[in-house]
Amino acid sequence: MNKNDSSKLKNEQELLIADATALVGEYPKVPLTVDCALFGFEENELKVLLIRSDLEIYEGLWSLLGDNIKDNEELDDAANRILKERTGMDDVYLDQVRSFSRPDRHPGGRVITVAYCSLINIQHHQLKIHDHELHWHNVQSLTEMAFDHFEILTTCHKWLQKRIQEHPLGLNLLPDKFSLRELQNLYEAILNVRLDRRNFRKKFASMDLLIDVNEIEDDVPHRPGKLYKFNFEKYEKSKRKWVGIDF
Amino acid sequence: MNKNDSSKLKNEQELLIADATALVGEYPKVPLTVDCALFGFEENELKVLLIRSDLEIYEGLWSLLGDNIKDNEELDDAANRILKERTGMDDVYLDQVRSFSRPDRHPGGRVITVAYCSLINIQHHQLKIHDHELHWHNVQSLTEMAFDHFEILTTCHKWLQKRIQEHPLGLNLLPDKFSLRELQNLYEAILNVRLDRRNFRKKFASMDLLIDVNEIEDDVPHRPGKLYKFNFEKYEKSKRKWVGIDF
DNA sequence: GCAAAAGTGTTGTCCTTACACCCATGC
DNA sequence: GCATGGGTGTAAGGACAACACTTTTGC
Repeated sequence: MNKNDSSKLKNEQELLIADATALVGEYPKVPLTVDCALFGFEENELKVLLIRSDLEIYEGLWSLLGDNIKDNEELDDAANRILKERTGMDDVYLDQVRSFSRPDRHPGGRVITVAYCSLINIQHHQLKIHDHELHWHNVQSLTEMAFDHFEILTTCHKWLQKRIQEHPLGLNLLPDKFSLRELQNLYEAILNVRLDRRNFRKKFASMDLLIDVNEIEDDVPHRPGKLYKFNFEKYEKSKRKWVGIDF
Repeated sequence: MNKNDSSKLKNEQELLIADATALVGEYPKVPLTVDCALFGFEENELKVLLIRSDLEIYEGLWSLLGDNIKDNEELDDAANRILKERTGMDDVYLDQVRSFSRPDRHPGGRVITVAYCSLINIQHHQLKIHDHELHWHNVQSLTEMAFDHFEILTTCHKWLQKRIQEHPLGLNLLPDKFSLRELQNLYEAILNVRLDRRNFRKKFASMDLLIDVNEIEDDVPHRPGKLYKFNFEKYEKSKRKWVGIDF
């Protein structure tokens, strides 16, 4: 290919991109935000990180943490940014749940939001900004929130309930070392059920994904439990590939 | 409350909405589209409805069906509209999968898209517009597509594989009356596995969700199979509420 | 009568569930 | 020594995987 051919091709490519750019320029645009349900676990309760709504119309109501998405920012990056700004943490588990688009979901006009869910170890970080009464709120005790945030939170909670039965996500909410009791409390809090202690322990024992760190609990007013950490490596290697029908 | 109080309250409310509207007016806006992976089942193969990309830069490549979202249109409604425009069907199964936001996913600049997945009975409708070579394409034989549509399709396919193991979605792809062989072919096509015939039939028999319609296949060059329809009512009543840990 | 697919049962293994008692520690 | 939760085993039932032969139909 000679130089002329090559620059001709380059020109054609540029023209095609210009066409595409013109096309996109005509697309209608909408305000897009990201809202994060940041879950934590403390005092045997499932918590979510909330602020007071900054809209006067929702005075007194709680709101998830959210923000506009910035120019050329991926949705995942926006969610991570929000999380980092509020908790100082990155590299935590974060996943997109779904979008919410009811035209009247924001009193100021149409705003579409993409909900994210994240699992955070409350002990591992300090809340960065104490504005807007940022705090960990008990999930069970919420009934009303600003915008459609209660619906979003409910969706995220259900999503989490399903996920922790399929993946060991719960470990993101616990300290590095934890007792089987803590692990079971976590599952019971998220799933809102009571589980049989022996069967729960047997189940985890049979998976062989917990490593006994040869330490025991401290400062408990009863027989201390053994501490374990999770064998992430082994889990990664042995993720179950399930084929079956179950409904 | 007298009339003054009432109109005062109304004014205050309007002021708060005006505040919120002003706030939203400052939000950055992005072009937002919906892309649909419309799945069908024909000749024992999983198919997806595609068109040739209308962007010259992707000349020759296939594209999912998509469109801009309109003013005050919900995402679900946009997806249903696209489906209706192309297939003439509504009231079909449709679900949001997730959003795709890579800044370079559209050559014309930033466009965020929300992917939807739908399951369509190919026999029950006529394709509406034969522009852009609209056609049912074998899913397995695709490797490259316009935009990030191959990634979107792959995500939707995986999503479908998971869903049909948890819900009887596959029935949306089959005729009202179907044989167990057809049902098994469908599962094998979607999951891309071979299943044991006896165990498959036993599994469905034990669920007791199929109604024997006392008819048999027609026009087959071998012993005809019995036809069944699905007991949606019973399924709705008895959806399994699963609590367990499986990873 | 042959080709092609329908239809059907058993067995072993594994997983799940239900259930009760002793043990270690702090106070 | 008592209160509190830690730790453990077993038996029954149910689900799943592997496996082969007979039946019905069209041609």
